[in-house]
Amino acid sequence: MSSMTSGGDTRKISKGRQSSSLVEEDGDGENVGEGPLKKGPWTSAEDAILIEYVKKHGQGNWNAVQKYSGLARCGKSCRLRWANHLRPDLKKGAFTAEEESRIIELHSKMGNKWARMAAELPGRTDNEIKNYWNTRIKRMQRAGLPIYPDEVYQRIHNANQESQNVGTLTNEASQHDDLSQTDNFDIQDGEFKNFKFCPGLSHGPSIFDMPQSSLFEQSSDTSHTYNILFPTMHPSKRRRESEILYNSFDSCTSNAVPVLDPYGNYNCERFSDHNSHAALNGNASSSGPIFGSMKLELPSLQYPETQHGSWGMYTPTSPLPSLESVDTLIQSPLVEPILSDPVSPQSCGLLEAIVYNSNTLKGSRNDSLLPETTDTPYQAINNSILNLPFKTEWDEQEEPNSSLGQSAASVLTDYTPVSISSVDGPQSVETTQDSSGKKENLNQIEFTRPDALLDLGWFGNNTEYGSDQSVLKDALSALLGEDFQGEQ
DNA sequence: AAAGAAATCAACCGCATCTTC
DNA sequence: CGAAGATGCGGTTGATTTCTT
Repeated sequence: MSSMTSGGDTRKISKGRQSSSLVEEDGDGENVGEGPLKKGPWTSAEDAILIEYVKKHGQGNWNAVQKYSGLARCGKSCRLRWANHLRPDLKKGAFTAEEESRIIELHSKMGNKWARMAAELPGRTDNEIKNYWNTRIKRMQRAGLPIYPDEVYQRIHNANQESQNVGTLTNEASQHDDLSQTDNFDIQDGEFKNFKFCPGLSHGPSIFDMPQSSLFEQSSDTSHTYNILFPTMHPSKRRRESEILYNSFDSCTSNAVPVLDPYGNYNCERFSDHNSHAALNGNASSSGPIFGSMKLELPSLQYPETQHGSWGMYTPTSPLPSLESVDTLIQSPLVEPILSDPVSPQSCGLLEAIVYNSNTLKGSRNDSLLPETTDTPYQAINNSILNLPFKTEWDEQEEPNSSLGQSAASVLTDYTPVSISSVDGPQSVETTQDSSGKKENLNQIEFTRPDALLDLGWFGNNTEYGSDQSVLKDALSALLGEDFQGEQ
């Protein structure tokens, strides 16, 4: 994959980040002894010192390296260097095809859990895997190819169906840790045997190769419905590939569907008001406005941390999120990660529904945007593919009370689809009332756990999907009051 | 051949968690 | 039990190489 080598004497000495605050030596880099810690690329001499230290003292206690060896490196740097380059059990060189397919498999199950993935790939480091993945998705994105092979989607779908068959959702199930959850979708190693990673070669037709009618037909096949496709980006303007990737997942697992613009860019036509719904439409169009950056972060079930501290305006002291904006509400912390409920189909698409309804109510007077009747999200997707307006099922539900008797807050926490991960900094969760603020806010929603989206029971037999849409309606009613009721 | 873009990779940073005292 | 230190993790950055025009 790369002609560059890592570690050892073949390493490019001049490479690496420079530090203005700490000592950066040149040449031999024999920076040993007391004093400021060195940063930047490691030299062979430093490597030798570190190796010698590990031979003597073993791994660990990295902060003692400087003390015992005189190496002017911080413990973290020593650990990283050892783990990523000096460990004797490291594999060098490019990933093999088997490793690549394994990474894809693991990522489909774990998301960006690089360290855990590295544990499954002997001799490989989390950094390697991370770099590989980032490179890969960028490449796939550019090629307009799906990030995962069909097999992955199929396995997840199958596993999901199996889990649904096993039994009903229990609270215990929802409290499983992430590993047990991901096990629900465990993809047998052997099932990947047919998958060959072919850089630059799609495993299937690109969305750009297919007419919309084909998409429609494909959508009728549950095994392909969620074949997430990357947008083809205009080469001159690209957002981070991960943003696009996960926005794509977002869109494709919601009622929104990727539709190409005349430039072959990827948009979600459900939200024809792109400016207001950019966050949800997987807006990777280079021809359209690119709103504030959307950071990639995994909103996985694995990440309870996404529930804390990053949700900005919503505070636990408030029984309900602010009524000022549904946008705020959308960013409220989840009571539990969505994938803690791996078989909960009713979770699907509610976020999009909320956002959609919110935006419809708050700003849009364009009736053409109102959806037509759709019996299932499945059909919604089909309709969207055909660029037809549709109406979500909950729009028709008239039940005054949630069947679960939940408050709006609980509804919106329990039913928010896919944990929406934290955003960067407090500014990211600011919610403004003007349209631009709303737009930016939406853009800050992050979806980085494709399997989470894939596992929401969106695979055809999602019969429960519409049954609890009244819950959403209740929640919106509670939050928006008459405005919402008036728009019914 | 030159320039710019893209790819690659090592390393840093901040934060979370674990461990020790 | 809390503080401090150690460790681990994931995201990001920036230098260099490679590719493309």
